[in-house]
Amino acid sequence: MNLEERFNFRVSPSDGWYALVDCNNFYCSCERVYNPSLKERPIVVLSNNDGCIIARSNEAKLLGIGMGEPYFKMKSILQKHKITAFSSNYELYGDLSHRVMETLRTITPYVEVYSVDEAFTFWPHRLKPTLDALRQFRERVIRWTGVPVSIGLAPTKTLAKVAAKVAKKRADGCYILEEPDEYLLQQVEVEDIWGVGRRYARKLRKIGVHDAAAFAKLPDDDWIRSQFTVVGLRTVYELRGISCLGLEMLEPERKGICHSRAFSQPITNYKEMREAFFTYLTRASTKLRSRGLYARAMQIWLQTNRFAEEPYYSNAAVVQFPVASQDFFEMSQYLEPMLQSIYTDGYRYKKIGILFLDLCNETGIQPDLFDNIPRTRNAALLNVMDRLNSRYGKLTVHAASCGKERPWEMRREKLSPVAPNWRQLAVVKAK
DNA sequence: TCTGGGGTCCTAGGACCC
DNA sequence: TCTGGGGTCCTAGGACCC
Repeated sequence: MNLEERFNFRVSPSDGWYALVDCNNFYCSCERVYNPSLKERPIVVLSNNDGCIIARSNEAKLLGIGMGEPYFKMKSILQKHKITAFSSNYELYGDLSHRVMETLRTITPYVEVYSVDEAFTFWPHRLKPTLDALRQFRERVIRWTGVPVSIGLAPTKTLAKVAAKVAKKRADGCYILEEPDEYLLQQVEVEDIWGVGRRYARKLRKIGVHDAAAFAKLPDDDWIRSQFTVVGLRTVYELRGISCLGLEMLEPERKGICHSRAFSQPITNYKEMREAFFTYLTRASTKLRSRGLYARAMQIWLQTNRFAEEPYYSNAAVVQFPVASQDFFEMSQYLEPMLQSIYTDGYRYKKIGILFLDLCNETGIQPDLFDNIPRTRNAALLNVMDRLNSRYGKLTVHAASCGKERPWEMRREKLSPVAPNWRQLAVVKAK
């Protein structure tokens, strides 16, 4: 019996070679592109609100700086080792990410953008790249973008992930894993396997499986499926060299769009909370419009600080729109009553969010007979606002409901002095 | 004082139908 | 007293990713 019938999954129709191109310490590398004097110096990049450390240069890793450490706990250690910290600048990173991906597309059309700092490329057997070719690809990306990358080539995506990890430790930044190499897979701890998270890793260790080679060798496929679902079984097959995950070049349609963020300081009154929600709605609906999507439902939520030693409170509300919408002004009418239904006085709120669900594009909209929203007029106005904000910076023009002061806004004290995108750079120059 | 944000996929179980 | 069986749809929760 074949795998498809037995376990309900398909083996990749396109047999060949997968190369994972992985940007090294991506956010740190981006900061260096705009400030070359940081080269070979230890640096870290912080999460929103300068909360914790989410990227480290090799030098910082060597100094023992851990991933995800809260910044306030590490401040003195960073100072002691003269490690420079940066607030994250996602517009800048997105821009550089795009340039890396475009460079890869000059090498092959078979590119899957897997994340902001990773891409898979596919090569049929007869076009399998040599190690020398991989080195040239790598050189091109570095020369054209300034971002250093590692490239791992293997017969499956999961093995390409392993190969890229090996590549990262090599001087030439490239590695080819010809086949599932028993000795090499023994060096890969279960936690480091792509698709195995903390929970599954603990479960595997408990039964005496400590490395990728042992995982691949588990004898009973039905048992693996029962314990780790079909996803885990796929991982095992991929480790065995049987490709189950193909290249996905088309960006999948989004199922939800979300905007959520912690405040720099807690909100304790309704007026500020209202302004915060309208600001978040502005950002979330802008995201929706920029992707050409419409939502049929909207969820909002708020919560207090889950780390603080004070009573925890969280609440949420959902609304279905009569007609799928991307219209900030229409949504605004729903927002206030929703907020009133979940807001309770007397708490110190730390984080809120807005989630759009049940998305469709323009052709999927079902009109409503009794619709009385001036959609065309609102759309035209929002279009102008979006263009102004993209040129002159977010929230340059916005509804009055967003408030003026916004003291709760995200902290970004360590932002590098770089215009976040080209158009804004032009504005800065023109001043 | 300060602890990220934004996604996807799979499964089990309940509701409901005939 | 007897307490079907099979199908679909939806949701919550758990797992994972960067």
